[in-house]
Amino acid sequence: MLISGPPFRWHWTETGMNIGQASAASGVSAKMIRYYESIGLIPKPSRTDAGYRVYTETEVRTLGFIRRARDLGLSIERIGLLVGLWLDHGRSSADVKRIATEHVAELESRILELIAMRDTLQALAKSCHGDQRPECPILHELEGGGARRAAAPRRPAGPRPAAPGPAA
Amino acid sequence: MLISGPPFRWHWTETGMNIGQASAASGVSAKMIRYYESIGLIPKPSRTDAGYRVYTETEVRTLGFIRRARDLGLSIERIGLLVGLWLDHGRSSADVKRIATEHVAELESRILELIAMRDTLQALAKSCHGDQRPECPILHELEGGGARRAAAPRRPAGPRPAAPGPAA
DNA sequence: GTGGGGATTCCCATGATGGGAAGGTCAAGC
DNA sequence: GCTTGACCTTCCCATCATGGGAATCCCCAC
Repeated sequence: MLISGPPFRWHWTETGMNIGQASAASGVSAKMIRYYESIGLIPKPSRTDAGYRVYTETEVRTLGFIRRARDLGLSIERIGLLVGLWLDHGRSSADVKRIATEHVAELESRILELIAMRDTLQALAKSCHGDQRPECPILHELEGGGARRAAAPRRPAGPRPAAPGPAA
Repeated sequence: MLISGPPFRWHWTETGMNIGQASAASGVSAKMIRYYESIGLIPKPSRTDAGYRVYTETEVRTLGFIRRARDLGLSIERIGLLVGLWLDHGRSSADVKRIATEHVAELESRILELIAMRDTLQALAKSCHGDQRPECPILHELEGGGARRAAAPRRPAGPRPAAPGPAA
């Protein structure tokens, strides 16, 4: 790859970047840019004669907006709503705030679930000798030995946490 | 094939439940039981002449073990290891503890990520008027206006939180 | 004109789960 | 006996956001 970079071709006015440059500039992978286009989150960009996608500064800004929203763990669906409001100068900040608040609530419940799990497991691990002997309160609990604790009521498809990213 | 043996080999010991009963008894959906079997997490149960799966009390106990582990957010992979240790009476509790501790660490980092997201978004929402006016610090931040905050380095496929469950 | 990097599309995989179709089985009621 | 409905079977599809990779084409610097 390497951005040996066009020495000067783009004087920042109507840049006209290809997908690789738009990706580097926005922090959204080319794969994801195409995906966002396919699901209608972003409009179809113009193309060169050869079929290469061409992105304007404006479109790259939108991609940056989307990336930051993803970094806050917002779902694609909500991001779509936010982008719509962002572009709508007649919007009400109340609508934006409501979306954010809903997400905060979901993050909160997700956090509580995870904390409950962590606390339960941490307590069990703490009481486990962790030596060569086979006796282990962790296994005993999983066997059904302990009282039911952690683990919320099985969350409904949960509030996507964020972007999975590289490793998989 | 059914127990070719004497007319009543199973008097109540060796219950012999079908998948629906095993599901009800263990709290694991029939769909998941079949899935666990397909990926080798549990062994293939015996079948009736008609092809119905037949589960013994022992197998149902294993399913319960798996469900509780899932409730603690453990991945199928780790659960497989735990089941193996559980059945291995020569195990070292250290191995069990290590698995639990690794999971606690993953839960912890996940929690920190979510908290960072929540805090950022909560602060932004708080500073948003939430009225009819269009000005909104949330959108301003997403536009790239604010300093980079929350959102960890894009988690690597994260430590599955728990079981999605019913609603979806 | 050639080579290498980048673009294109298309398909597949992930993790853990559910939904549903098409067809076979069992048990209870008439 | 026969019907009915609940249950089982397998198989495929969808989720959510993302990456991997193949096959093919394009662009630009040499």
